[in-house]
Amino acid sequence: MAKETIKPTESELEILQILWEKGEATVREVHEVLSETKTSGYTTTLKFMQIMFDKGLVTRDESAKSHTYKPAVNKKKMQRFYVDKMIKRLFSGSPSQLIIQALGQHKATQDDLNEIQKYLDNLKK
Amino acid sequence: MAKETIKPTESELEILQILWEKGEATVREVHEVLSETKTSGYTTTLKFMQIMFDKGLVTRDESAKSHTYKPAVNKKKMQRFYVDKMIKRLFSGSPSQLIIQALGQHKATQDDLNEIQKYLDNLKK
DNA sequence: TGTAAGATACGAAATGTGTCGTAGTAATAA
DNA sequence: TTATTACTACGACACATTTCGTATCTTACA
Repeated sequence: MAKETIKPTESELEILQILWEKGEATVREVHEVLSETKTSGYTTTLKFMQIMFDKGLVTRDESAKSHTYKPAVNKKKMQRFYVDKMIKRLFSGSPSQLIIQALGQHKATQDDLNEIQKYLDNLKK
Repeated sequence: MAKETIKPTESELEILQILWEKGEATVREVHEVLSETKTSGYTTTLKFMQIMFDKGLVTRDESAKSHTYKPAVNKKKMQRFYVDKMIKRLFSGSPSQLIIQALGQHKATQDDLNEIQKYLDNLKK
């Protein structure tokens, strides 16, 4: 039987986000970033990352005193997974609705709009 | 103290989706739909909907023997909430990235593309 | 060398989520 | 009127998630 779809929890996603951003990081570094928005302690962050290691969500280099963690799951793949789920659960299965909602909800820069336009032109033919 | 952001669980969202679709429904009807994709029993669905009632996610009409439930939260509001969260957690805060991802991930119909185009034109000026 | 600072490992409590069994109740049919 | 059926209510279990506290281990340096 093939491996299950790995479904990170909310907190795990938060940490993955940081790791994707930085490429790699120690627990301390991750905790530093989390501290900006959360109040939970250092050992909590540590525990999360240990669990993520057990689950195979991250890899780590144990050669130094403080371990260095890297993401082990593909960001694109996660994006696809959650975008799919969201479309199914909240947009009655219609991708366009999600797109229109996202367009309306945030102000994109001119550059952003142009890039989206380019993409759209491609799909149109 | 203002009211907390109501955050439905995965299963609750599934049920809300059905209620949004139908406008209102009995537990039996909701369970019927869920049965197409899940195997859990009737009382499980019942319990969920009772909890959702307690949480204020739905209202219900108890006048008849089987109660009739209606969604009590706004679909648009939920969409906004989750789209925001997803952009933050998975797209480094960039709405455009989400949009491009969604565009690439699904094949939209010509009509869909036109509608998106219209929206885009609006934003561009 | 031995002590303090800073890491990891791990157990365990508190809370959240999904699942059901069973008891009780109200309408229905024979 | 009694037996069956189709609900609701509710307690409780299993498991997942979040959160710490504490024990233990390194390493740098006074």
